[in-house]
Amino acid sequence: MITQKAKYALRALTVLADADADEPVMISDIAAQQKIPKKFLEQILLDLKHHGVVASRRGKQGGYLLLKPAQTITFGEILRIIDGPIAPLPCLSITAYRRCDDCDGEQNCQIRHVFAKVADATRKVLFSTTIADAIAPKHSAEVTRLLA
Amino acid sequence: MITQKAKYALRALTVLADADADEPVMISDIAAQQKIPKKFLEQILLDLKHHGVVASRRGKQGGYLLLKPAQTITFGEILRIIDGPIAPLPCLSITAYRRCDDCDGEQNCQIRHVFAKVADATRKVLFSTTIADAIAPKHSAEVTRLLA
DNA sequence: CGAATGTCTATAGAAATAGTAGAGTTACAC
DNA sequence: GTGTAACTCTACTATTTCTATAGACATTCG
Repeated sequence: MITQKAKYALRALTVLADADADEPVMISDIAAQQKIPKKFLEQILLDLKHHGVVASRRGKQGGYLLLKPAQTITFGEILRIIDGPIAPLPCLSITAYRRCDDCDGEQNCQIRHVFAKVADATRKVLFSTTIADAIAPKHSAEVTRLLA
Repeated sequence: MITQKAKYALRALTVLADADADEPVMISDIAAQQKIPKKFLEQILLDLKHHGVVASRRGKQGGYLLLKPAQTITFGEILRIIDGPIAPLPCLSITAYRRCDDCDGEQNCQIRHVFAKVADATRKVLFSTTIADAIAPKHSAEVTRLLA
């Protein structure tokens, strides 16, 4: 299971992706629109900012905006920032590798081989799907309606 | 990440799969062989027993054995017992479905579609791999050595 | 200036994780 | 039929993670 926090982060990003690229969106607006506790969302957006995903403007007329195009922000990237490693085992993590001290020899680890496949399959989906993809169905549905 | 407990469970099952089908293996032996805290392993095996995966014999000469062939015990099945739902979102779980109260309409949920793909990919691997598969490489390596 | 907005750090309650403890039950060996 | 070696069951605990909440601070616009 991914955390609630990660779900909030992804939802928040879809809001930013939906907004005009140069118009900052206020935390309160995002929170209201996606039913996210405001103070919690503050932390999440700050975290995303520190990781170079979003930018912010302070003061009146302030808010958040995407720092790069929605097509370049993958689900995997966000999950790593918020939830940590994608891999199901520490010894399979790319960003936070840690040897399993209870198995001798990764080549022989029977469990590892199976979860390596899981990790591969998961990464394939998470890093090939972007925030832009997430909001696309909505747009195409809109287009469909307009063309009807 | 899967829990340590699940890793222990899978390791313990490979030990049982490696043993003679009618010779019970003692908890202490499994614990020693796989470096699992004994008292913790007790709980795990008991849990697996209650879910019909393994059987036990009490008293002297007692121990645990598989209740069904290793080829029929999938990783997915064990993970569900020990760690709970495989799905990354409650609203995608087969065994523990729960509606997300913060998204209106699952058809529209942008996040859900992506994680549905993740869940599918994960399940495909986890339910097509069995304990027998996990110990297979070891056996074939053994065979290779014997034939050399 | 002052109000609106993001920034940062601390705190806290609840749940999950990873064990540990110990009393109880069963079954084999003798 | 007793002793002991094994599994059984329940409860407890320490640590960490999750999900927030609180409040003082900093910045910007009008």
